[in-house]
Amino acid sequence: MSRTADFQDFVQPTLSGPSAELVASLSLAIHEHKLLPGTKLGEDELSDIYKVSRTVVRTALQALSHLQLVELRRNRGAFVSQPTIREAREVFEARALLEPRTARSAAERMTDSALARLETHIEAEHVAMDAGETGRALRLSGHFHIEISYIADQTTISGFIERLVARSSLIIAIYWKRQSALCDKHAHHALVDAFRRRHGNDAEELMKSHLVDILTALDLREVTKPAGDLKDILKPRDA
Amino acid sequence: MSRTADFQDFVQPTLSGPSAELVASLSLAIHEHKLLPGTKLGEDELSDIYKVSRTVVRTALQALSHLQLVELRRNRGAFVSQPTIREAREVFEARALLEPRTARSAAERMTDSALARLETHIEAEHVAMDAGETGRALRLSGHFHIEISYIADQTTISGFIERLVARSSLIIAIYWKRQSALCDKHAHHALVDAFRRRHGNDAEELMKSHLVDILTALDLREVTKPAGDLKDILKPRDA
DNA sequence: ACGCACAAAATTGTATACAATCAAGCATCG
DNA sequence: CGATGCTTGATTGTATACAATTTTGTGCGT
Repeated sequence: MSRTADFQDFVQPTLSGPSAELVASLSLAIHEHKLLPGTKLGEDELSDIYKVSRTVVRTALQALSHLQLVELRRNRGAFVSQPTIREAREVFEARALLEPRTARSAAERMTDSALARLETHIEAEHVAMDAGETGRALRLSGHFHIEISYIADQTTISGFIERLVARSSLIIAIYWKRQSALCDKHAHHALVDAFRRRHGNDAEELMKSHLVDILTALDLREVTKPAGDLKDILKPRDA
Repeated sequence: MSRTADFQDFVQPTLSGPSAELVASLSLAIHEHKLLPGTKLGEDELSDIYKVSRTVVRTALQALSHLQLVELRRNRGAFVSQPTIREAREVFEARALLEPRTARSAAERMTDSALARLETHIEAEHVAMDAGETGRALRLSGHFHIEISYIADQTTISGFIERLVARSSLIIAIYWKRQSALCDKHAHHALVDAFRRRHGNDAEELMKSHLVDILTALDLREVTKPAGDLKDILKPRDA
């Protein structure tokens, strides 16, 4: 499989060394919905698994908390974040603000090699989907948006989009409607098509509606899904 | 002076405890241009100053690095970030994308109390300016934008704007044109006026041009200002 | 005098020990 | 029998000790 760049290649390299690996590994697991929102990430536990000291575990957890993938509760530990319905809406409002313009910009700056990369990426997405690896497919699907932002060549905005895509993954894990059609594969194809034609307007509009599609495939009305610690949810929440 | 909320009240509370104080204190110093870009932040040094262990210093520095206020170089230490010219442009492109819309949204949701808060804020800005506390004035000036985003009530976008404003402070420290007029005080006043009239369009347009004004007050052509390593400059003295 | 190599000091990275805090279980009391 | 309070265990927060790396200083050789 032609490796189309994995997640850890893109996370802002604020860290290096062992903790970076941990961040990458945990990010991957979260993005592929192996670690579900609410899951507790105990320090000793991770320390044992990865054979590193708690120091580097803590460093990694702090990094993940700054990426908002993990929530740190003082004296209580680290948990995979559980975005609220409100946060979910906000994330997609932010994406609606950033990504269509970014897609336009990408279309205008599109190169042949970048185009090829996007096509390879979609291909990998389909392969994963057909192989039943929905987690991997989902991660690649999100990463497609990030790839686009890289082509737009705005590092700062890319960083924001990375965070939003990451958070979207958590949101999808919690609020995705079962009955909703799986990630419409044609949406990304249509985008690539607009890119191929270097048509900024189309790309912008397609991205806009694509985001709306994702949003409407979410069920943002009820709380439901405890996922991990229902205990915390049933108890009166500490301020 | 009626306290109009200080910086540390808004930093995303991913941390608590002693390290949070350190983050707040260092953020403040950076925002007020007391710590200039390039300054080295030694761990032992901070450890001595704040009378805490290196552990909490490191936690704080990591937090600051995730906010992009500080740059961590492995085995080398922590330095106040020095955004490049390219990064400077990107930051203001991102702001141009986010803030005008946010200002519109704020205008539409404006309440009397929020309006009063903004006016108080501007007043504090003027007081600081008149007292010659340019650092403090600058920080308040940046924080004005953040306050607006809070009124728009989009936490996620507010978080982005916080980061952008913080980075802007570093950019201004490096690239501000001396001869350029000091932060035009009327710009913020005009914005508040649009808010008072609940005029979304005006607010959006005013914000857009305000950002352009700031950008054009920067000198993004030359490298110059090393700020930290005067050693390199003093060395070639002997002839 | 200049440059390279080696050695010493300073600084950061990691591991571990200890303190503080929280959660749960047990015992006692109402 | 149920509830409250304490005690115990587990987990996180902080401090410190040690290892690795970089930087600085010195000395030798050319």
